Amino acid sequence: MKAVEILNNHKIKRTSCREGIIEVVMTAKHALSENEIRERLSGNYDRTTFYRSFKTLEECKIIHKIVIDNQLVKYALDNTVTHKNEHAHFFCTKCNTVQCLDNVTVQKYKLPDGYSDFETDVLIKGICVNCKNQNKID
Amino acid sequence: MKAVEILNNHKIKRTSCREGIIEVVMTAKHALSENEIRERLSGNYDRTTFYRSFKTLEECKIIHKIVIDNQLVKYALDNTVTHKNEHAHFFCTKCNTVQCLDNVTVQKYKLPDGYSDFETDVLIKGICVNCKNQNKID
DNA sequence: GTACGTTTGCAACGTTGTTGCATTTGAAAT
DNA sequence: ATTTCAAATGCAACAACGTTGCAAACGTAC
Ligand SMILES: [Mn+2]
Ligand SMILES: [Mn+2]
Ligand SMILES: [Zn+2]
Ligand SMILES: [Zn+2]
Repeated sequence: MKAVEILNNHKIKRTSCREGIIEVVMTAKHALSENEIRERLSGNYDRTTFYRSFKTLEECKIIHKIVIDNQLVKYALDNTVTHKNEHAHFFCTKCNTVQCLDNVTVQKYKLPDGYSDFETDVLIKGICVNCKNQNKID
Repeated sequence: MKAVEILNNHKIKRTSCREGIIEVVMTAKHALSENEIRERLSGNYDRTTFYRSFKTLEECKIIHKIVIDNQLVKYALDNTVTHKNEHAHFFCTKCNTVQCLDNVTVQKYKLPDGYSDFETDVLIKGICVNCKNQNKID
């Protein structure tokens, strides 16, 4: 699936910024921050444009946002094929990467009487397999 | 349990700012933001002092921080009696309140091979019982 | 009451994110 | 290909949140 097709499918304008963001996020192994995406992009865009593009892409559910603590924000593709479930996210506190755990489905929590929910965010903090293996080498 | 006692138990200095924060958070029904705490406080403190106090109280596990999306931060008491489990948090998108769901224990999620974790944050977004009942009246 | 280490207030700064407005761009119609 | 117009962009200005260094004030132990 090409970035342009994705934009067409969602009936939103093809712009180089949107196209670039999708391409970068599509090929990334991890979720990426604004700056990480910018670095990987060919064009140069104003921060405003970036934020507005993220917002649009998020509203179309082309990408989704993952927030870690209060200052770190990362974006990942919201492919309906791989991300069909509500999935948990993993944050490695060693290498600071964020991953979608597509196979870790979020359970439905039983709420107190009268409470209703429409979304459950699960963020697991720990050490990823790469960082674990790196330790062995040291 | 008095605020001063809590500070003594943790062997950190009793200051009016720390004492005030603890008292406010102790008597609150919901988790409170920096500004909500400031409003309920008698003294007036610099933002820097506030942030440093929160940090200290958090490190001592007297309070804990709950982050909603990326800009909303709230604080709640970290009483080992009521908060003994890793518990989920609830964010009402109507009244913007955050509550510790002390009875909603967070399960241990099964991670991919080689991954280890030390913390799981669960934030459930929905409508609280107050807001639900308010709708009925309208 | 003194002494000393800790905490505070202030100023300055950095980052993140938003808004209004003029200009540019994309895509559809001609 | 050219025209057209809504939508997207860049820029400037702004607000909120959070951090750092340093001098002054405070809390506690002697
Ligand atoms: Mn994800
Ligand atoms: Mn809590
Ligand atoms: Zn890692
Ligand atoms: Zn509510």
